[in-house]
Amino acid sequence: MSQTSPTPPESGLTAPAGDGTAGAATTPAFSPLYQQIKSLILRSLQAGEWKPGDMIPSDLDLAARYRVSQGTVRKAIDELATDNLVVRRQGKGTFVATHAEQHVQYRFLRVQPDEGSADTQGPAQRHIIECRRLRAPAEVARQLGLRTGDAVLLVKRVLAFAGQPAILEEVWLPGGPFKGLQAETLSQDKGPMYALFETEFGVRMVRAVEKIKAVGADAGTAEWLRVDMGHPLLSVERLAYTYNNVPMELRRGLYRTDSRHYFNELN
Amino acid sequence: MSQTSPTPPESGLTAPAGDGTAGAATTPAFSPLYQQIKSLILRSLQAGEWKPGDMIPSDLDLAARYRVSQGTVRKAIDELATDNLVVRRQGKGTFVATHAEQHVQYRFLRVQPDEGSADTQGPAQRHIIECRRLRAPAEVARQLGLRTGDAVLLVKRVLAFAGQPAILEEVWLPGGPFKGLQAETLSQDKGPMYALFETEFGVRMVRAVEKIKAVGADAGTAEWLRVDMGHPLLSVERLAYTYNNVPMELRRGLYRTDSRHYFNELN
DNA sequence: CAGTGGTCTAGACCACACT
DNA sequence: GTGTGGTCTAGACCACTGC
Repeated sequence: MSQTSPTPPESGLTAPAGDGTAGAATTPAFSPLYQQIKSLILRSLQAGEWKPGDMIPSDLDLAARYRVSQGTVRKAIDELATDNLVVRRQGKGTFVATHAEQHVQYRFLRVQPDEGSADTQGPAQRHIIECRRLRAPAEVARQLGLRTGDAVLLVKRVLAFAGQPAILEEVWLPGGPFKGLQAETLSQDKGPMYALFETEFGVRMVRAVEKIKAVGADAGTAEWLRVDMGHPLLSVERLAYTYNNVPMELRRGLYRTDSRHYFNELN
Repeated sequence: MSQTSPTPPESGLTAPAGDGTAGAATTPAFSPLYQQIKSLILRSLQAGEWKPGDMIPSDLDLAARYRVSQGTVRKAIDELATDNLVVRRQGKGTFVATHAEQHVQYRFLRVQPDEGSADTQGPAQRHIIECRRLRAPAEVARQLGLRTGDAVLLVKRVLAFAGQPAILEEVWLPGGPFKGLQAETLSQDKGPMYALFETEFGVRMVRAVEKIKAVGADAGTAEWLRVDMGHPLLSVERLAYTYNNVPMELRRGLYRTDSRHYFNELN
């Protein structure tokens, strides 16, 4: 044990328990060292010190920076990895997660073709219906943590699989972080919306919560999705969060599930 | 390093890499030691050496039993814990997870009352419609890994919240493991079905996969759920697995979502 | 008090990727 | 070869639980 100094290292770490030195007095709000390290790394992530796709310093570098052992930063990074905030690649390094990667694209779109269905579920075709700037209705404001009347963007679009319209979506975004978002940008872009959000606005979606209901199609919806009025549709309301549990997007989708389904894993 | 013998310990562990001894030759199908330990513990779990609710041996005991260091069994148990197969309780021990615990009851029922709804979502009232023994239809057999015509049990029931019928469910179970299941047992029982499965049949559900669609109520369903025909309902098809990814239950539910929703977290 | 899980360290070696 | 993540050990001490 080389660390015999009772003073904690830089960065305002509170004296941890069981650090191998003579035990400091019990801290009132005790938090393990690796949690504190995790918070520090998280802060750097939020601050943009390392951007999506970037490699973050190696375990040993971070251990040196925070004056802890490699094992401790490993445990911190392990948690960040299971939270999908960071991806480890053996032999290469640890990288800030991004929605632009091939194998995690559409991580939040839990729709699959039914077995036996003809659909091969290629990438969705996207058609922007409109993209407007307006004042937030009360309910939208509440969920996004804004005040009623604050500027928001509303994007309406249709997603189609194999030429058949499948999803009608309304996307609500806070006006501040997404200033300058245009229908053209959205139309020209290929790839997931969340990847665009990262590259163009520096907003990374980290987590989302969905509420799902069954509803009947109203007249407008029926037309866009080419079904009869009253046709049963899945209503999927998603609230997506960036770092630090800040809500950044409210999305309301209506899904045709005639030859597709929403899938979910329970653990 | 006390372990200087190049032969692996008992239990048929393959020589691991990086165990502190002089490196053995690279194993073709390399698997970390802690994974092997995890498998061994899993095997004991399946074999019923420790039953749901039981305490398993302490970290140190297991370390001694498998002749590895405490850190290695910890890593194994950590994974079992995140898989919800085992629960750690500081100061007490590590216990085999069970559906009978208060705070994890209805772990697989992802239904919540809407905000602003009057429902306080007390425990569901359950009404068994029927419980029959019959031969498995092709599709059911396929999903349960049986042969068409094998004996299966079919349970139909209605769940109600606050007196209002909410869910109409068909539960298909393989006849073998659930031999002797009776409508009376189900009716008399209070608490989750999955808890009953553990205590009465030694079958612990570990994981499930759901496919969700929106459908219109047919005549029979409409009556049970007290809605009009064609009323939009959530169709939730769940395949639940025991240890070792063995499918053990197929469940088809129709959910009213007028004042409730299915919720989901995306990570 | 003893026993259990939880944290931390220091150091070793392995597997992988790049150059 | 060098650097990175991944595995493993041995030993220490802390925090919690229950006798």
